[in-house]
Amino acid sequence: MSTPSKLNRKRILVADDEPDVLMLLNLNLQRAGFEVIKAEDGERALKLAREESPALVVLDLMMPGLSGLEVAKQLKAQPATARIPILMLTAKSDEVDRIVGLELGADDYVTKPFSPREIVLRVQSVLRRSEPAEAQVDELEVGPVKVDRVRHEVLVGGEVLDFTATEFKLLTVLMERRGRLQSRDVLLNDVWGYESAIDTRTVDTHIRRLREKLGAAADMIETVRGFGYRMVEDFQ
Amino acid sequence: MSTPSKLNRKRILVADDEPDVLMLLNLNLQRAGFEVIKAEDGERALKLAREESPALVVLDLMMPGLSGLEVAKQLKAQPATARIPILMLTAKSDEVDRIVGLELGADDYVTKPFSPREIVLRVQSVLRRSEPAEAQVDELEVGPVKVDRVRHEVLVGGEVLDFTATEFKLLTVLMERRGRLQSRDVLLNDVWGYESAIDTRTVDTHIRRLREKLGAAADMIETVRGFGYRMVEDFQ
DNA sequence: TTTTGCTGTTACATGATTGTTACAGCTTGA
DNA sequence: TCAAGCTGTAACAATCATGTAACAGCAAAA
Repeated sequence: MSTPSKLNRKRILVADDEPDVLMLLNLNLQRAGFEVIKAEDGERALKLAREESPALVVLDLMMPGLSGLEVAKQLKAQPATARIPILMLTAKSDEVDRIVGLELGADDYVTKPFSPREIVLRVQSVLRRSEPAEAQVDELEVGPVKVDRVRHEVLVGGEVLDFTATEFKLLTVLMERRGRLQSRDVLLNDVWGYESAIDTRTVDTHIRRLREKLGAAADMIETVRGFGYRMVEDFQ
Repeated sequence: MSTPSKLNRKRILVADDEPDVLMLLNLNLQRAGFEVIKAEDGERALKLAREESPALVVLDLMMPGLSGLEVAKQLKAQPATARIPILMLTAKSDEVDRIVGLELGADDYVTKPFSPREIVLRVQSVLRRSEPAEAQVDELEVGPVKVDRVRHEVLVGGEVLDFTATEFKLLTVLMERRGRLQSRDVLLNDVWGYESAIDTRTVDTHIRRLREKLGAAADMIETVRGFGYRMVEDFQ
């Protein structure tokens, strides 16, 4: 995948009893921009999954003690960890045939031997898929501003305007929630992504840039002093 | 981010006699933002398909009573349901030839064991494919570029140009969806195929090669920084 | 076999984007 | 009115995404 961005610094829990594999995955996932937590057995994997709430778990099916199968079952059984995607490592494709796909909620699996690159791509792929489903309404309109999500285009007073990625997301979120106050924290969470260790003042800067581009319609974004920002419900 | 509202979520009908499979598909399709209707046997699947007009049907080939094959035939036989895409689940890959090639128009198939991720990707892919009426059109034209799918030929400014397989497919997908943003992920799925473990940067490379061949018309393909690419609606 | 062309990967350069910081100006409440 | 705390503004450095080119592995063709 493309260069790791700070925004995607997600935590991955890797559980495998073979130190070599653990090291290999650790190295490659880190290089891909992930934060990696390692577990040498099933028990520890379960514990860490609860405590560290990783974005994804890579589980070796064959482990002494608690097998990957068991771990997966228990993860899925508990509400706190049920939604964490699982990528299962299996030795032979036939040994798992239905197990992996069916009996438990592994989201994907990779059979050994695997290339580190493949694992990284799989992890990224599963993560992309489990991100919150988007695309509700295709068109958003407030006053002179119209956002077309399918074309990925913003019209202001009939003219197409260029917005950067962050500006576009911020504008979209505000318009989706027009009339409702959005705190800086909420915006950071929903525009920049959870985990973003970003200064709340940064939101101000981007609001400013938005207003600048909106020109005459800048007042659509109201400042609610001490709390955050709000897109007006109607404009003019 | 907010969950998609029920109104514009797409409805998927899943028919399988194994409760485990039903649960698994339900969970994963819901997580991907679909509304899911479940059927435990063929009869019920037929009934629900007529009543609920789902956007797509996932059918297990092997079911007691009405088999998936039968259900598919009946769906295709009735005008009200004939246009609903069908994704078939099959146990062995050798059953596949029969299904897809000969007996009926299943739009795609997945062999067990499958990973939930694969199913979700397949469903999304089939839905995208069956959306625009244009997908069936033999000739596509944007600006100076004309694609003849039957002859498998591309004319740029009246001249026949050679495109490789990947280039041709990429160009076609972009032209079918002109005006609409296509993320690298979507392009990978729809041009390269669902299970491609390919770097997203590869898309960039092929876009570049396309542009190179398009010459003066290179600007037809717009880069939407941070999101993907888009074929313009009109050119000059 | 050798050759050719296609494909995916990688490294690098570059310009755009982004987050931070400092400071000015404004709002609020005493 | 003033002081304190927010917010707007501008500039800047770091980071990131993309275009570009070169390359190696492969498969098809010769």
